[in-house]
Amino acid sequence: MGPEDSRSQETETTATPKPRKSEQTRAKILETALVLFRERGYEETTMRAIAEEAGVAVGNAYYYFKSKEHLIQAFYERTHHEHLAASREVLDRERGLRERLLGVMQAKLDTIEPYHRFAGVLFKTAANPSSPLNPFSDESLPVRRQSTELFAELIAGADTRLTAELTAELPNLLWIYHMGIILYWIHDTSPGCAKSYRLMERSAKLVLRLISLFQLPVLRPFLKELLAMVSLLRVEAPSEAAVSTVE
Amino acid sequence: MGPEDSRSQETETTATPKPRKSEQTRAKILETALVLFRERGYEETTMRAIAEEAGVAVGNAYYYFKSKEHLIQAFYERTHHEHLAASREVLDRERGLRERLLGVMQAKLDTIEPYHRFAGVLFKTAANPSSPLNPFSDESLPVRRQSTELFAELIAGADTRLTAELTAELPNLLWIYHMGIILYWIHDTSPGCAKSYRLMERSAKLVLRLISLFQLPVLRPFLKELLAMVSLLRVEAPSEAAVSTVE
DNA sequence: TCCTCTAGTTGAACGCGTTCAAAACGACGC
DNA sequence: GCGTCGTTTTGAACGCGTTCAACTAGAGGA
Repeated sequence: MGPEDSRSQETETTATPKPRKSEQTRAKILETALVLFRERGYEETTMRAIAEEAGVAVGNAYYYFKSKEHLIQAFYERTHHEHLAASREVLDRERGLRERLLGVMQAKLDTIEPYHRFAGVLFKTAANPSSPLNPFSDESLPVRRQSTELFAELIAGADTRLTAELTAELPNLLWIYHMGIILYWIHDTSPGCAKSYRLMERSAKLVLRLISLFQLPVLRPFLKELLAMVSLLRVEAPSEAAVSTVE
Repeated sequence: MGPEDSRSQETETTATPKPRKSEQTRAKILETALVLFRERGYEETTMRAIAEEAGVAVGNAYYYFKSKEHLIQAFYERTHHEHLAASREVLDRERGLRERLLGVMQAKLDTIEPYHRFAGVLFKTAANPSSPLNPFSDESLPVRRQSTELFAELIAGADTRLTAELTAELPNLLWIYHMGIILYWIHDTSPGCAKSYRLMERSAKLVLRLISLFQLPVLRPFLKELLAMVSLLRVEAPSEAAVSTVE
Protein backbone atom coordinates (compact mmCIF):
# COMPACT_ATOMS: atom_id res chain seq x y z
CA MET A 1 0.00 0.00 0.00
CA GLY A 2 1.21 3.46 -0.83
CA PRO A 3 1.59 6.12 1.79
CA GLU A 4 -1.20 8.27 0.50
CA ASP A 5 -4.32 6.37 1.37
CA SER A 6 -6.88 8.16 3.44
CA ARG A 7 -5.07 11.39 2.99
CA SER A 8 -5.82 14.47 1.00
CA GLN A 9 -3.02 14.40 -1.49
CA GLU A 10 -2.13 17.98 -2.08
CA THR A 11 -2.87 19.98 1.02
CA GLU A 12 -0.29 20.46 3.72
CA THR A 13 -2.99 20.10 6.36
CA THR A 14 -1.88 16.58 7.08
CA ALA A 15 -4.28 15.05 9.56
CA THR A 16 -2.35 11.87 10.29
CA PRO A 17 1.20 12.30 11.59
CA LYS A 18 3.37 11.01 8.80
CA PRO A 19 7.03 10.05 8.64
CA ARG A 20 7.93 13.37 7.09
CA LYS A 21 10.88 12.20 4.98
CA SER A 22 10.87 11.51 1.34
CA GLU A 23 7.69 13.40 1.05
CA GLN A 24 10.13 15.10 -1.24
CA THR A 25 10.14 12.14 -3.58
CA ARG A 26 6.40 12.35 -3.85
CA ALA A 27 6.48 16.08 -4.45
CA LYS A 28 9.25 15.73 -6.99
CA ILE A 29 7.28 13.18 -8.97
CA LEU A 30 4.10 15.23 -8.92
CA GLU A 31 5.88 18.43 -9.88
CA THR A 32 7.71 16.75 -12.73
CA ALA A 33 4.51 15.22 -13.97
CA LEU A 34 2.61 18.48 -14.01
CA VAL A 35 5.43 20.23 -15.84
CA LEU A 36 5.58 17.52 -18.46
CA PHE A 37 1.81 17.40 -18.84
CA ARG A 38 1.81 21.07 -19.55
CA GLU A 39 4.76 20.92 -21.90
CA ARG A 40 3.74 17.92 -23.96
CA GLY A 41 0.18 17.16 -23.01
CA TYR A 42 -1.14 14.26 -21.01
CA GLU A 43 -1.25 11.40 -23.45
CA GLU A 44 2.17 12.25 -24.82
CA THR A 45 3.76 12.16 -21.40
CA THR A 46 4.75 8.62 -20.45
CA MET A 47 5.18 7.35 -16.94
CA ARG A 48 8.67 6.35 -17.93
CA ALA A 49 9.46 9.91 -18.92
CA ILE A 50 8.08 11.27 -15.66
CA ALA A 51 10.10 8.78 -13.66
CA GLU A 52 13.29 9.45 -15.56
CA GLU A 53 12.91 13.21 -15.36
CA ALA A 54 12.20 12.95 -11.65
CA GLY A 55 15.20 10.69 -11.20
CA VAL A 56 13.36 7.67 -9.86
CA ALA A 57 12.35 4.27 -11.13
CA VAL A 58 9.00 3.93 -12.78
CA GLY A 59 7.77 1.63 -10.06
CA ASN A 60 8.46 4.31 -7.54
CA ALA A 61 5.98 6.65 -9.14
CA TYR A 62 3.38 3.94 -8.66
CA TYR A 63 4.32 3.69 -5.04
CA TYR A 64 3.10 7.21 -4.51
CA PHE A 65 0.37 7.45 -7.11
CA LYS A 66 -1.90 4.55 -7.76
CA SER A 67 -2.11 5.36 -11.44
CA LYS A 68 -1.40 7.97 -14.04
CA GLU A 69 -4.89 9.28 -13.51
CA HIS A 70 -4.19 9.84 -9.86
CA LEU A 71 -1.58 12.34 -10.88
CA ILE A 72 -4.36 14.34 -12.46
CA GLN A 73 -6.41 13.95 -9.33
CA ALA A 74 -3.59 15.66 -7.48
CA PHE A 75 -3.57 18.45 -10.01
CA TYR A 76 -7.30 18.76 -9.75
CA GLU A 77 -7.13 19.26 -6.01
CA ARG A 78 -4.48 21.86 -6.51
CA THR A 79 -6.58 24.06 -8.78
CA HIS A 80 -9.50 23.45 -6.50
CA HIS A 81 -7.65 24.99 -3.59
CA GLU A 82 -6.47 27.83 -5.72
CA HIS A 83 -10.05 28.50 -6.59
CA LEU A 84 -11.15 28.38 -2.97
CA ALA A 85 -8.52 30.98 -2.10
CA ALA A 86 -9.43 33.23 -4.98
CA SER A 87 -13.09 32.92 -4.10
CA ARG A 88 -12.56 33.79 -0.49
CA GLU A 89 -11.06 37.04 -1.61
CA VAL A 90 -14.11 37.79 -3.66
CA LEU A 91 -16.49 36.84 -0.89
CA ASP A 92 -14.63 38.99 1.60
CA ARG A 93 -14.83 41.94 -0.71
CA GLU A 94 -18.27 41.77 -2.26
CA ARG A 95 -21.67 41.71 -0.66
CA GLY A 96 -23.99 41.78 -3.64
CA LEU A 97 -25.27 38.38 -4.73
CA ARG A 98 -24.57 39.27 -8.31
CA GLU A 99 -20.99 40.33 -7.70
CA ARG A 100 -20.36 37.30 -5.55
CA LEU A 101 -21.64 34.81 -8.08
CA LEU A 102 -19.91 36.44 -11.01
CA GLY A 103 -16.71 36.77 -9.02
CA VAL A 104 -16.62 33.16 -7.92
CA MET A 105 -17.43 31.88 -11.35
CA GLN A 106 -14.83 34.06 -12.99
CA ALA A 107 -12.29 32.92 -10.41
CA LYS A 108 -13.05 29.38 -11.44
CA LEU A 109 -12.42 29.98 -15.09
CA ASP A 110 -9.30 31.95 -14.24
CA THR A 111 -7.78 29.23 -12.12
CA ILE A 112 -8.35 26.40 -14.53
CA GLU A 113 -7.46 28.39 -17.62
CA PRO A 114 -3.75 27.49 -17.69
CA TYR A 115 -4.69 23.85 -17.89
CA HIS A 116 -7.16 24.08 -20.71
CA ARG A 117 -4.74 22.14 -22.84
CA PHE A 118 -5.26 18.87 -21.05
CA ALA A 119 -8.63 19.65 -19.62
CA GLY A 120 -10.08 17.31 -22.18
CA VAL A 121 -8.24 14.34 -20.81
CA LEU A 122 -9.03 15.37 -17.29
CA PHE A 123 -12.71 15.32 -17.92
CA LYS A 124 -12.55 12.35 -20.14
CA THR A 125 -11.44 10.35 -17.15
CA ALA A 126 -13.67 12.39 -14.89
CA ALA A 127 -16.72 11.33 -16.82
CA ASN A 128 -16.01 7.69 -16.14
CA PRO A 129 -18.21 6.64 -13.23
CA SER A 130 -15.60 4.21 -11.98
CA SER A 131 -12.80 6.75 -12.06
CA PRO A 132 -11.65 8.36 -8.81
CA LEU A 133 -11.68 11.62 -10.70
CA ASN A 134 -15.37 11.40 -11.32
CA PRO A 135 -16.87 14.34 -9.44
CA PHE A 136 -19.48 12.02 -7.97
CA SER A 137 -17.02 9.46 -6.70
CA ASP A 138 -16.18 8.84 -3.08
CA GLU A 139 -12.65 10.00 -3.58
CA SER A 140 -13.68 13.44 -4.74
CA LEU A 141 -16.35 13.79 -2.09
CA PRO A 142 -14.29 16.20 0.04
CA VAL A 143 -13.67 18.45 -2.91
CA ARG A 144 -17.28 18.33 -3.92
CA ARG A 145 -18.42 19.12 -0.43
CA GLN A 146 -16.08 22.06 -0.16
CA SER A 147 -17.34 23.38 -3.46
CA THR A 148 -20.93 23.17 -2.36
CA GLU A 149 -20.07 24.86 0.91
CA LEU A 150 -18.45 27.63 -1.04
CA PHE A 151 -21.70 28.24 -2.86
CA ALA A 152 -23.57 28.08 0.43
CA GLU A 153 -21.32 30.75 1.82
CA LEU A 154 -21.76 32.74 -1.35
CA ILE A 155 -25.48 32.87 -0.66
CA ALA A 156 -25.38 33.19 3.09
CA GLY A 157 -23.01 36.13 3.09
CA ALA A 158 -24.85 38.13 0.47
CA ASP A 159 -27.08 41.05 1.29
CA THR A 160 -29.99 39.47 -0.55
CA ARG A 161 -32.34 37.48 1.59
CA LEU A 162 -33.75 34.28 0.18
CA THR A 163 -36.47 31.93 1.30
CA ALA A 164 -35.35 29.08 3.48
CA GLU A 165 -36.14 26.51 0.83
CA LEU A 166 -33.95 28.19 -1.72
CA THR A 167 -31.12 28.69 0.72
CA ALA A 168 -31.12 24.99 1.44
CA GLU A 169 -31.09 23.71 -2.11
CA LEU A 170 -29.47 26.48 -4.09
CA PRO A 171 -25.88 25.50 -3.31
CA ASN A 172 -26.41 22.15 -4.97
CA LEU A 173 -28.03 23.78 -7.92
CA LEU A 174 -25.20 26.23 -8.28
CA TRP A 175 -22.67 23.44 -8.08
CA ILE A 176 -24.39 21.66 -10.92
CA TYR A 177 -24.61 24.91 -12.81
CA HIS A 178 -20.91 25.53 -12.44
CA MET A 179 -20.15 22.02 -13.64
CA GLY A 180 -22.18 22.78 -16.71
CA ILE A 181 -20.11 25.86 -17.41
CA ILE A 182 -16.94 23.83 -17.03
CA LEU A 183 -18.30 21.26 -19.42
CA TYR A 184 -18.76 24.00 -21.99
CA TRP A 185 -15.30 25.36 -21.25
CA ILE A 186 -13.74 21.99 -21.94
CA HIS A 187 -15.11 22.02 -25.45
CA ASP A 188 -14.45 25.71 -25.95
CA THR A 189 -11.80 26.31 -28.60
CA SER A 190 -12.27 30.05 -28.92
CA PRO A 191 -9.10 32.08 -28.27
CA GLY A 192 -8.61 32.61 -24.58
CA CYS A 193 -11.83 30.70 -24.02
CA ALA A 194 -13.61 33.99 -24.54
CA LYS A 195 -16.87 32.27 -25.31
CA SER A 196 -16.82 30.50 -21.99
CA TYR A 197 -16.46 33.78 -20.18
CA ARG A 198 -19.32 35.26 -22.16
CA LEU A 199 -21.52 32.28 -21.51
CA MET A 200 -20.64 32.37 -17.84
CA GLU A 201 -21.60 36.03 -17.50
CA ARG A 202 -24.83 35.76 -19.38
CA SER A 203 -25.90 32.57 -17.70
CA ALA A 204 -24.95 33.84 -14.25
CA LYS A 205 -27.11 36.90 -14.73
CA LEU A 206 -29.87 34.67 -15.93
CA VAL A 207 -29.51 32.51 -12.88
CA LEU A 208 -29.82 35.59 -10.70
CA ARG A 209 -32.98 36.63 -12.47
CA LEU A 210 -34.35 33.14 -12.10
CA ILE A 211 -33.66 33.27 -8.40
CA SER A 212 -35.51 36.51 -7.89
CA LEU A 213 -38.26 35.29 -10.18
CA PHE A 214 -38.85 32.20 -8.14
CA GLN A 215 -39.10 34.23 -4.98
CA LEU A 216 -42.50 35.37 -6.26
CA PRO A 217 -45.30 33.72 -4.31
CA VAL A 218 -47.10 32.93 -7.54
CA LEU A 219 -44.40 30.55 -8.54
CA ARG A 220 -44.20 28.89 -5.17
CA PRO A 221 -45.72 25.55 -6.18
CA PHE A 222 -43.52 25.54 -9.20
CA LEU A 223 -40.45 26.10 -7.11
CA LYS A 224 -41.48 23.34 -4.76
CA GLU A 225 -41.69 20.91 -7.60
CA LEU A 226 -38.36 22.02 -8.91
CA LEU A 227 -36.69 21.55 -5.56
CA ALA A 228 -38.26 18.16 -5.08
CA MET A 229 -36.82 17.09 -8.37
CA VAL A 230 -33.41 18.44 -7.57
CA SER A 231 -33.32 16.36 -4.42
CA LEU A 232 -33.18 13.40 -6.78
CA LEU A 233 -30.08 14.90 -8.24
CA ARG A 234 -28.27 15.30 -4.99
CA VAL A 235 -25.68 12.62 -4.55
CA GLU A 236 -26.39 10.82 -1.34
CA ALA A 237 -23.56 10.19 1.07
CA PRO A 238 -21.69 7.51 -0.84
CA SER A 239 -20.24 5.84 2.25
CA GLU A 240 -23.74 4.71 3.14
CA ALA A 241 -23.82 2.39 0.17
CA ALA A 242 -20.13 1.59 0.10
CA VAL A 243 -19.40 0.57 3.66
CA SER A 244 -21.33 -2.46 4.70
CA THR A 245 -24.73 -3.45 3.35
CA VAL A 246 -25.27 -5.59 0.36
CA GLU A 247 -27.21 -3.36 -2.05
CA MET B 1 -7.28 3.51 -45.68
CA GLY B 2 -10.18 1.58 -44.32
CA PRO B 3 -13.37 1.11 -46.21
CA GLU B 4 -15.52 3.08 -43.82
CA ASP B 5 -14.40 6.61 -44.35
CA SER B 6 -17.08 9.07 -45.24
CA ARG B 7 -19.72 6.51 -44.63
CA SER B 8 -22.27 6.14 -41.92
CA GLN B 9 -21.12 2.99 -40.28
CA GLU B 10 -24.21 1.22 -39.16
CA THR B 11 -27.03 2.13 -41.49
CA GLU B 12 -27.75 0.14 -44.58
CA THR B 13 -28.54 3.34 -46.45
CA THR B 14 -25.21 3.22 -48.20
CA ALA B 15 -24.84 6.32 -50.28
CA THR B 16 -21.69 5.35 -52.14
CA PRO B 17 -21.89 2.15 -54.19
CA LYS B 18 -19.56 -0.20 -52.33
CA PRO B 19 -18.03 -3.53 -53.33
CA ARG B 20 -20.68 -5.39 -51.37
CA LYS B 21 -18.58 -8.40 -50.39
CA SER B 22 -16.84 -8.95 -47.12
CA GLU B 23 -19.16 -6.47 -45.59
CA GLN B 24 -19.74 -9.66 -43.73
CA THR B 25 -16.31 -9.51 -42.18
CA ARG B 26 -17.05 -6.08 -40.88
CA ALA B 27 -20.42 -7.13 -39.53
CA LYS B 28 -18.96 -10.23 -37.98
CA ILE B 29 -16.35 -8.22 -36.12
CA LEU B 30 -18.84 -5.65 -34.89
CA GLU B 31 -21.31 -8.27 -33.79
CA THR B 32 -18.68 -10.25 -31.95
CA ALA B 33 -17.41 -7.11 -30.26
CA LEU B 34 -20.83 -6.07 -29.02
CA VAL B 35 -21.53 -9.53 -27.68
CA LEU B 36 -18.24 -9.63 -25.83
CA PHE B 37 -18.66 -6.11 -24.52
CA ARG B 38 -21.96 -7.09 -23.06
CA GLU B 39 -20.70 -10.36 -21.65
CA ARG B 40 -17.47 -9.17 -20.09
CA GLY B 41 -17.59 -5.40 -20.19
CA TYR B 42 -15.59 -3.07 -22.38
CA GLU B 43 -12.24 -2.84 -20.65
CA GLU B 44 -12.13 -6.58 -20.08
CA THR B 45 -12.68 -7.33 -23.74
CA THR B 46 -9.42 -7.27 -25.65
CA MET B 47 -9.06 -6.62 -29.32
CA ARG B 48 -7.26 -9.94 -29.55
CA ALA B 49 -10.26 -11.69 -28.05
CA ILE B 50 -12.63 -9.97 -30.45
CA ALA B 51 -10.46 -10.90 -33.40
CA GLU B 52 -10.06 -14.49 -32.32
CA GLU B 53 -13.76 -14.94 -31.60
CA ALA B 54 -14.61 -13.40 -34.96
CA GLY B 55 -12.08 -15.66 -36.66
CA VAL B 56 -9.88 -12.94 -38.09
CA ALA B 57 -6.48 -11.48 -37.36
CA VAL B 58 -6.27 -8.58 -34.99
CA GLY B 59 -5.00 -6.30 -37.72
CA ASN B 60 -8.12 -7.01 -39.68
CA ALA B 61 -10.30 -5.53 -37.00
CA TYR B 62 -8.28 -2.36 -37.35
CA TYR B 63 -8.82 -2.41 -41.06
CA TYR B 64 -12.53 -1.94 -40.50
CA PHE B 65 -12.52 0.05 -37.27
CA LYS B 66 -9.96 2.72 -36.69
CA SER B 67 -9.80 1.94 -32.99
CA LYS B 68 -11.49 0.11 -30.19
CA GLU B 69 -13.45 3.26 -29.49
CA HIS B 70 -14.81 3.25 -32.99
CA LEU B 71 -16.48 -0.03 -32.20
CA ILE B 72 -18.43 1.83 -29.56
CA GLN B 73 -19.22 4.55 -32.04
CA ALA B 74 -20.85 1.88 -34.18
CA PHE B 75 -22.83 0.65 -31.21
CA TYR B 76 -23.83 4.19 -30.42
CA GLU B 77 -25.26 4.70 -33.88
CA ARG B 78 -27.14 1.47 -33.55
CA THR B 79 -29.00 2.46 -30.40
CA HIS B 80 -29.51 5.87 -31.90
CA HIS B 81 -31.41 4.39 -34.80
CA GLU B 82 -33.35 2.15 -32.51
CA HIS B 83 -34.38 5.21 -30.60
CA LEU B 84 -35.41 7.03 -33.74
CA ALA B 85 -37.64 4.13 -34.70
CA ALA B 86 -39.19 3.85 -31.27
CA SER B 87 -39.75 7.59 -31.20
CA ARG B 88 -41.45 7.64 -34.55
CA GLU B 89 -43.98 5.23 -33.20
CA VAL B 90 -44.67 7.52 -30.30
CA LEU B 91 -44.90 10.60 -32.48
CA ASP B 92 -47.30 8.87 -34.85
CA ARG B 93 -49.53 7.88 -32.00
CA GLU B 94 -49.53 10.85 -29.66
CA ARG B 95 -50.48 14.44 -30.27
CA GLY B 96 -50.15 16.01 -26.84
CA LEU B 97 -46.86 17.75 -26.21
CA ARG B 98 -46.63 16.11 -22.86
CA GLU B 99 -47.19 12.62 -24.13
CA ARG B 100 -44.78 13.17 -26.97
CA LEU B 101 -41.97 14.42 -24.80
CA LEU B 102 -42.43 11.78 -22.15
CA GLY B 103 -42.73 9.08 -24.79
CA VAL B 104 -39.60 10.07 -26.63
CA MET B 105 -37.60 10.40 -23.46
CA GLN B 106 -38.78 7.09 -22.17
CA ALA B 107 -37.95 5.48 -25.46
CA LYS B 108 -34.46 6.83 -25.08
CA LEU B 109 -33.96 5.29 -21.67
CA ASP B 110 -35.50 2.06 -22.88
CA THR B 111 -33.21 1.69 -25.86
CA ILE B 112 -30.00 2.39 -24.02
CA GLU B 113 -30.92 0.41 -20.95
CA PRO B 114 -29.43 -2.92 -22.04
CA TYR B 115 -26.07 -1.24 -22.38
CA HIS B 116 -25.98 0.47 -19.03
CA ARG B 117 -23.16 -1.81 -18.05
CA PHE B 118 -20.61 -0.19 -20.28
CA ALA B 119 -22.30 3.14 -20.59
CA GLY B 120 -19.66 4.53 -18.31
CA VAL B 121 -16.89 3.74 -20.72
CA LEU B 122 -18.93 5.03 -23.57
CA PHE B 123 -19.30 8.41 -22.04
CA LYS B 124 -15.84 8.42 -20.63
CA THR B 125 -14.59 8.47 -24.17
CA ALA B 126 -17.49 10.62 -25.24
CA ALA B 127 -16.47 13.35 -22.85
CA ASN B 128 -13.09 13.63 -24.48
CA PRO B 129 -13.25 16.58 -26.89
CA SER B 130 -10.83 14.91 -29.26
CA SER B 131 -12.76 11.66 -29.38
CA PRO B 132 -14.96 10.89 -32.36
CA LEU B 133 -17.56 9.78 -29.88
CA ASN B 134 -17.82 13.21 -28.39
CA PRO B 135 -21.35 14.35 -29.14
CA PHE B 136 -19.99 17.67 -30.36
CA SER B 137 -17.48 16.18 -32.73
CA ASP B 138 -17.71 16.29 -36.49
CA GLU B 139 -18.05 12.55 -36.67
CA SER B 140 -21.20 12.52 -34.58
CA LEU B 141 -22.69 15.54 -36.31
CA PRO B 142 -25.17 13.47 -38.35
CA VAL B 143 -26.43 11.74 -35.26
CA ARG B 144 -26.66 14.99 -33.38
CA ARG B 145 -28.53 16.62 -36.20
CA GLN B 146 -31.00 13.77 -36.45
CA SER B 147 -31.61 13.97 -32.74
CA THR B 148 -32.30 17.66 -32.87
CA GLU B 149 -34.62 17.15 -35.80
CA LEU B 150 -36.45 14.55 -33.80
CA PHE B 151 -37.12 17.10 -31.11
CA ALA B 152 -38.15 19.62 -33.73
CA GLU B 153 -40.68 17.16 -35.07
CA LEU B 154 -41.80 16.45 -31.54
CA ILE B 155 -42.73 20.10 -31.18
CA ALA B 156 -44.04 20.72 -34.66
CA GLY B 157 -46.40 17.78 -34.65
CA ALA B 158 -47.92 18.54 -31.28
CA ASP B 159 -51.29 20.15 -30.85
CA THR B 160 -49.80 22.87 -28.67
CA ARG B 161 -48.89 26.04 -30.50
CA LEU B 162 -45.72 27.80 -29.49
CA THR B 163 -44.25 31.15 -30.32
CA ALA B 164 -41.92 31.24 -33.27
CA GLU B 165 -38.92 31.99 -31.13
CA LEU B 166 -39.46 29.00 -28.96
CA THR B 167 -40.11 26.72 -31.89
CA ALA B 168 -36.80 27.72 -33.35
CA GLU B 169 -34.64 27.23 -30.32
CA LEU B 170 -36.46 24.63 -28.29
CA PRO B 171 -35.12 21.62 -30.17
CA ASN B 172 -31.58 22.53 -29.20
CA LEU B 173 -32.62 23.08 -25.64
CA LEU B 174 -34.36 19.74 -25.52
CA TRP B 175 -31.34 18.03 -26.99
CA ILE B 176 -29.18 19.45 -24.23
CA TYR B 177 -31.82 18.52 -21.71
CA HIS B 178 -31.87 14.94 -22.89
CA MET B 179 -28.10 14.77 -22.72
CA GLY B 180 -28.34 15.87 -19.13
CA ILE B 181 -30.73 13.05 -18.35
CA ILE B 182 -28.37 10.60 -19.96
CA LEU B 183 -25.52 11.96 -17.92
CA TYR B 184 -27.52 11.22 -14.82
CA TRP B 185 -28.43 7.79 -16.11
CA ILE B 186 -24.77 6.93 -16.58
CA HIS B 187 -24.11 7.46 -12.93
CA ASP B 188 -27.35 5.88 -11.83
CA THR B 189 -26.76 2.68 -9.92
CA SER B 190 -30.32 2.18 -8.69
CA PRO B 191 -31.87 -1.16 -9.69
CA GLY B 192 -33.28 -0.96 -13.19
CA CYS B 193 -32.15 2.64 -13.27
CA ALA B 194 -35.43 3.46 -11.61
CA LYS B 195 -34.16 6.79 -10.39
CA SER B 196 -33.36 7.87 -13.91
CA TYR B 197 -36.90 7.16 -15.00
CA ARG B 198 -38.26 9.11 -12.08
CA LEU B 199 -35.98 12.01 -12.75
CA MET B 200 -36.89 11.96 -16.40
CA GLU B 201 -40.61 12.08 -15.70
CA ARG B 202 -40.41 14.81 -13.14
CA SER B 203 -38.02 16.93 -15.12
CA ALA B 204 -39.97 16.48 -18.33
CA LYS B 205 -43.11 17.71 -16.67
CA LEU B 206 -41.17 20.60 -15.28
CA VAL B 207 -39.86 21.40 -18.72
CA LEU B 208 -43.41 21.45 -20.02
CA ARG B 209 -44.46 23.83 -17.30
CA LEU B 210 -41.49 26.01 -18.04
CA ILE B 211 -42.46 26.10 -21.67
CA SER B 212 -45.99 27.24 -20.97
CA LEU B 213 -44.69 29.64 -18.35
CA PHE B 214 -42.41 31.34 -20.81
CA GLN B 215 -45.21 31.80 -23.26
CA LEU B 216 -46.54 34.47 -20.93
CA PRO B 217 -45.96 37.92 -22.35
CA VAL B 218 -44.66 39.11 -19.00
CA LEU B 219 -41.67 36.89 -19.28
CA ARG B 220 -40.96 37.81 -22.84
CA PRO B 221 -37.77 39.80 -22.21
CA PHE B 222 -36.59 37.07 -19.95
CA LEU B 223 -37.16 34.47 -22.60
CA LYS B 224 -35.33 36.60 -25.14
CA GLU B 225 -32.31 36.74 -22.93
CA LEU B 226 -32.45 33.04 -22.37
CA LEU B 227 -32.60 32.30 -26.05
CA ALA B 228 -29.78 34.69 -26.78
CA MET B 229 -27.65 32.84 -24.31
CA VAL B 230 -28.55 29.48 -25.70
CA SER B 231 -27.39 30.57 -29.12
CA LEU B 232 -23.93 30.60 -27.56
CA LEU B 233 -24.43 27.00 -26.69
CA ARG B 234 -25.35 25.88 -30.13
CA VAL B 235 -22.49 24.14 -31.80
CA GLU B 236 -21.73 25.92 -35.02
CA ALA B 237 -21.41 23.89 -38.17
CA PRO B 238 -18.04 22.27 -37.60
CA SER B 239 -17.31 21.74 -41.27
CA GLU B 240 -16.96 25.47 -41.64
CA ALA B 241 -13.78 25.37 -39.63
CA ALA B 242 -12.66 21.94 -40.70
CA VAL B 243 -12.85 22.04 -44.47
CA SER B 244 -10.59 24.62 -45.94
CA THR B 245 -9.59 27.81 -44.20
CA VAL B 246 -6.66 28.09 -41.89
CA GLU B 247 -8.15 29.03 -38.51
C1' DT C 1 28.35 -4.65 16.34
C1' DC C 2 24.87 -7.25 14.37
C1' DC C 3 20.10 -8.54 13.77
C1' DT C 4 15.34 -7.21 12.46
C1' DC C 5 11.67 -4.90 10.62
C1' DT C 6 9.42 -1.56 7.90
C1' DA C 7 9.32 2.06 4.51
C1' DG C 8 11.20 3.06 0.23
C1' DT C 9 13.07 1.76 -4.31
C1' DT C 10 14.21 -0.94 -8.32
C1' DG C 11 13.58 -2.65 -13.16
C1' DA C 12 12.35 -6.72 -15.68
C1' DA C 13 8.12 -8.55 -17.21
C1' DC C 14 3.09 -8.70 -18.51
C1' DG C 15 -0.88 -7.61 -21.19
C1' DC C 16 -2.86 -4.31 -23.68
C1' DG C 17 -4.12 -1.18 -27.98
C1' DT C 18 -2.17 -0.15 -32.09
C1' DT C 19 0.89 -0.21 -36.41
C1' DC C 20 2.85 -1.85 -40.62
C1' DA C 21 5.34 -4.35 -44.07
C1' DA C 22 4.36 -8.13 -46.30
C1' DA C 23 1.43 -11.83 -47.95
C1' DA C 24 -2.94 -13.67 -50.02
C1' DC C 25 -6.92 -12.94 -52.64
C1' DG C 26 -9.70 -11.83 -56.64
C1' DA C 27 -11.19 -9.48 -60.61
C1' DC C 28 -9.70 -8.06 -65.09
C1' DG C 29 -7.31 -7.78 -69.60
C1' DC C 30 -4.64 -10.33 -72.62
C1' DG D 1 -2.82 -19.69 -68.53
C1' DC D 2 -0.36 -15.34 -66.85
C1' DG D 3 0.82 -10.82 -65.23
C1' DT D 4 -1.27 -6.62 -62.83
C1' DC D 5 -3.43 -3.95 -59.57
C1' DG D 6 -6.42 -2.80 -55.79
C1' DT D 7 -8.61 -4.83 -51.83
C1' DT D 8 -8.37 -7.64 -47.90
C1' DT D 9 -5.84 -10.27 -44.41
C1' DT D 10 -2.03 -11.52 -41.63
C1' DG D 11 0.84 -11.57 -37.32
C1' DA D 12 5.12 -10.02 -35.49
C1' DA D 13 6.60 -5.92 -33.31
C1' DC D 14 6.27 -1.44 -30.74
C1' DG D 15 5.31 1.53 -26.93
C1' DC D 16 2.48 2.17 -23.36
C1' DG D 17 0.46 1.74 -18.29
C1' DT D 18 0.91 -1.23 -14.71
C1' DT D 19 2.58 -5.05 -11.49
C1' DC D 20 5.55 -7.42 -8.43
C1' DA D 21 9.21 -10.09 -6.39
C1' DA D 22 13.39 -8.72 -4.98
C1' DC D 23 16.63 -5.43 -3.18
C1' DT D 24 18.30 -1.34 -0.24
C1' DA D 25 18.23 2.09 3.62
C1' DG D 26 17.96 3.31 7.92
C1' DA D 27 16.11 3.29 12.55
C1' DG D 28 15.69 0.75 16.83
C1' DG D 29 16.99 -3.13 20.10
C1' DA D 30 20.02 -6.28 22.21
